[in-house]
Amino acid sequence: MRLPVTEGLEVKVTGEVIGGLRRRGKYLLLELQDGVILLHLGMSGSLRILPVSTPPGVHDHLDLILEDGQCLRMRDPRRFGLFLWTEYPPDQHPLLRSLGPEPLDEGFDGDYLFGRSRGRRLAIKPFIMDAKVVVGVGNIYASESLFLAGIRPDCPAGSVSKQDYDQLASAIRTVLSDSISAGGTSLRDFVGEDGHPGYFARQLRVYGRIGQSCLVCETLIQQVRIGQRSSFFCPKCQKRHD
DNA sequence: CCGGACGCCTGTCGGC
DNA sequence: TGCCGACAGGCGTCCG
Repeated sequence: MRLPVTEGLEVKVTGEVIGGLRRRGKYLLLELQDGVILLHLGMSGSLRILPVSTPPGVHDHLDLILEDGQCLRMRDPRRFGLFLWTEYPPDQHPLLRSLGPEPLDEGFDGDYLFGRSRGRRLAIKPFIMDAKVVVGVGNIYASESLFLAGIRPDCPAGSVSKQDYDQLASAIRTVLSDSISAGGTSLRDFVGEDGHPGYFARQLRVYGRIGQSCLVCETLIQQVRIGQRSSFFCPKCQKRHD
């Protein structure tokens, strides 16, 4: 995992009762009595409840042993995840403190994005992928949202109009809601808590579709690199703002 | 503060 | 068939 698991974690959590489970952005918070376990699944991590006796697989890193003979087991093949103990009040941890709003909550809208983007010359795609601006918009959903909103991924965030930000905020909410309904996006091996893959990959309109025709206008989908990340867009449906 | 680059890590895939 | 480099991704950190 990208940070070492907190030293002495065993001692801290032993005997503690799990009082709550929350999510903030892509972080999960297991609320215990004297502190919080803050964890992140990175891009390939998973959690399962298993009998403690189940032999661990190669990428199983940690078991949180429960009193009923089961355990919460964390697997994280690419070790981009995180598992740490904190006694900060929830939301006050440095990793959480400056996170932007939840996109599906009230208060995330075009006005908000418009306000945050004034004066920014950064391209709009990395802008909406910045967790300080809004959480939850990863590389796939950023491309999809910008397509739905009709905005090119490379235009400067500060040049996009209020009306387009209204469209974009709405598109982000739609894309995330639809993906949640479909069980997420399984490009390779992601499975939900029921063991089934997510089916949103079938609904992707631009991501990964380089050279294929746009579902709206049949123009060929293009791929560009923006901020070291692959970005996909339709050159006809998505407007530039320069 | 801002923006760009980089590193972390491993499985997979395309090219030779 | 085997090897190797490129790539994917979230996000913290570092540097100018």
